[in-house]
Amino acid sequence: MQSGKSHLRSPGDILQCLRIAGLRPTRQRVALARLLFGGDFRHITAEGLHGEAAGHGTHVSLATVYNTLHQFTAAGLLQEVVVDAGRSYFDTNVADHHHFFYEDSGRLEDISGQAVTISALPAPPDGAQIARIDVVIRLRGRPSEA
Amino acid sequence: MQSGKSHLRSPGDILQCLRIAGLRPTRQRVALARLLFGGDFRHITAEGLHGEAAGHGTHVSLATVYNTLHQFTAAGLLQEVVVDAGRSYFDTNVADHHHFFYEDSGRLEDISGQAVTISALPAPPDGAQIARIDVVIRLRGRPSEA
DNA sequence: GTGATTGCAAATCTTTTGCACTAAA
DNA sequence: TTTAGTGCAAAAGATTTGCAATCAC
Repeated sequence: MQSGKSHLRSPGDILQCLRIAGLRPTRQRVALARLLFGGDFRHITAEGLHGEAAGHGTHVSLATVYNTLHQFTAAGLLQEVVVDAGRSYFDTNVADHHHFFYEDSGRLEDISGQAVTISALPAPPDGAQIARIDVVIRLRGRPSEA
Repeated sequence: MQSGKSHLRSPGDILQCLRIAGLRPTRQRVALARLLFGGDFRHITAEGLHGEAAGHGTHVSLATVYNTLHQFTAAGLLQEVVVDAGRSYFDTNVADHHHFFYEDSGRLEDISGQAVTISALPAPPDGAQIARIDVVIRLRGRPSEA
C-alpha cells in the first residue's frame, strides 16, 4: 500500500494550479485547495470537506463545496472514487493507484499502482477505449486507525 | 468478457430458492425473481426492475422492489455492483467476476473472473480480511449495443 | 463595470422508514 | 390465527439548480 506521500503545495503553487485550471482563485477555492492539497493525500467527501472548512473558520456553502470538488476533478486536480453508492469520495492522489475499502468504517486507503499487477485483461470491446481501471479491495474487520 | 450465460430457473426452482433463503414466496417476490433469474445474467437498478415489473402487468411498489433486492442480495442470489455514485446496480451473476462500465451510457458488462488475472496484491492490513475484489474497467466511447 | 462565483433555499433523485393493511402458513 | 410481507406516503440523505447578491479582474 502507499504511504501517504505528501504533495505539499505552497500558497503560490495553489494559486498557480487554480489559474492554470482556468479557475479564479477566489477565497473559497483557495481555502478548499489548501485543505485538500496542503498535506498528505486524502480521501474526503463533500460533507467532510465542508465541515473541515467550517472547523478552520472558513465559511463555504455546501453547494460551493460540491461545485469546487467537481471543478477540481474536471481540472485533474482530484479523482472521484466510487466505492459506496450514495456517497462520493474525492481523492487528492490522482496518480494511477487503487484502494482498500473498509466496508465497516467507510475508510479508504491507497494502494500504489505498482502494488497491484493485472496481468491478463480482456480487450476493450470494439471502438471503446479504457478510461481507467479501478481495483477496489473490500475489507471486513479491524480497520487500521487513520 | 463473459457471454451472458443463462441461469434459467424453472418456476419450481424459483420457489425453492426463495424457500431456502427463508423468504416466503409471495406474489411480488416470485414475480421479481422470474424477471431477474428467468434468463440471461443481468444488471439492473431498482427503478429499472420496478418499471419492468409494471411492463409485465405486475404491480409491485418501489419500496418492495428495494426490500426484495436487498433480501435477495443478503441471500446471495444477487450481488450489488458499485460503479456509479448515487445509483445501485444489482447483478444476477454472483460468480467471481468483474465489469466493463461504459461511462457514457451507464451500461455494465460482465468480465469473467478468469479473464482478469491479478498477480500481485498487497496483503490486507492487520486483522482485516478480503471480502471481495472488484475490478471495474471504465470505458469511453462507443458502447456495444445491449 | 462586467462576467464569473457564491450563497441560499428550493428542487431533485435515490433510498429508507413507519405504520396500517393483506396475505402466507 | 399469527406473523411475515406489502403499499403508501412521508422522511431522509446526497447532490443539483435557480437566481439575486458579491467578488475578481
